[in-house]
Amino acid sequence: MANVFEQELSKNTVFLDRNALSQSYIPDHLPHREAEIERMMRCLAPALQQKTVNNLFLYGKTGVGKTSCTKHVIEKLLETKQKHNVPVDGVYINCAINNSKYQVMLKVAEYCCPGENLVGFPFAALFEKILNYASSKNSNMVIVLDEIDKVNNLDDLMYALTRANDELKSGHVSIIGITNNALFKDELDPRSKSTLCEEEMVFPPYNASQLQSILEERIRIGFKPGSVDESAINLAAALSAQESGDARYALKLIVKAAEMTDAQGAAKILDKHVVTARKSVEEDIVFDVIKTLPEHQKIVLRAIASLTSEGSKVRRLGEERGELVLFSGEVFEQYEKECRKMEKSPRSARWCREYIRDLEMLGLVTTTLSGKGVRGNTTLIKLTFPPDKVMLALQREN
DNA sequence: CCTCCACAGGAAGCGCAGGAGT
DNA sequence: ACTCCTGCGCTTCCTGTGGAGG
Repeated sequence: MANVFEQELSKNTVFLDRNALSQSYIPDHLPHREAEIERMMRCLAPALQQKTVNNLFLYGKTGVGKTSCTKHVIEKLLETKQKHNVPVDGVYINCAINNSKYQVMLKVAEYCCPGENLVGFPFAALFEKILNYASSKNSNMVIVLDEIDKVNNLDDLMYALTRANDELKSGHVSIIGITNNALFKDELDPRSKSTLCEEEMVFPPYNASQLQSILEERIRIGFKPGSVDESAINLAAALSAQESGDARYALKLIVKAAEMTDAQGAAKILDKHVVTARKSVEEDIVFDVIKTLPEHQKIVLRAIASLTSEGSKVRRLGEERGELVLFSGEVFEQYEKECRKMEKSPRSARWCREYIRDLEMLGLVTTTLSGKGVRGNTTLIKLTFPPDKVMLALQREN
């Protein structure tokens, strides 16, 4: 029975199931992560026999399947629980949203006592609820802490959870910690570190051909048949592989490209759509970065952008290409002017240099040391993006 | 060659906010 | 509730550096 609404809706679009293309969607099959999934399942398997499960620490860049794999494994664990009636539990918690030890405990307690309103309960009471649940059901509880680096006082939380295990005569609590912050592990308290990192896994980035098959799989469910050109997929995969092997980025590219295809009334997503999509995705990222910049860094960036577009005061350097390059001194002068215009007191020149360095770290400008042809020892600054776009992003705020 | 320029970037210190200790 | 401490953002001061210009 055909749904007329859907037919009508899908008339002028390449999309079939947008949901399948969203980043929260978890496919049944996760290509190129079979080994990781198997290893995770092996880690958790002792739980099925009432044995202690080692805590697991997952690390890898964004969009390499850490969360998807974990959710998948937890799902399988709960399926097995249903099927064979074994006392295991899996709780997934996103610590970016629940970023305190209290909120994490609240989530776990809510899982243990469904239907009860526990908000406002003291920490000790939540702790008690969890202990009661685990010991009465003799359950092996697996708690997933996604983006674990966002938890404020993680050491306290880890301490509480280890204490839980000491107090439990039956049942057990174990943790899967997930992060994309490479430095996170070193920042941990040594005790928390040894607790959390009993078992470690690194998720490597996807390469181009892996990304390609991931995309193909999603495209099959997300788009109408034949609406994505083969070489467009290859291009999106290749670009994302360059970008750091991020599958989310690849998906975003394809979705953006699809939107452009729709907007043009075209029937097929082609290379050119991916190319423009990439620009737009990149611009989105730059816009976000600029929007969240501290005030004075914004003003410095504004100074650089206005000098670049003005061109009048800009000296032309670089023999072969004649690129527009700014001197750190004139950037500071312009920055002071901008500050006065906005009636803000300018920071010192020393600090302005730090700001410029920060902007470089964010990839908004590039700097080189002055060599031949320049008097003295100066930093030459070049804006990475077109000045009008930067100005637009700066204007968004306020 | 020396001097000067136009900065780079380290070190010390200052005021403030927020957390720990009592 | 109080002080004390610490970290952070920032200024001020200072020494270092490499090429231009005389």
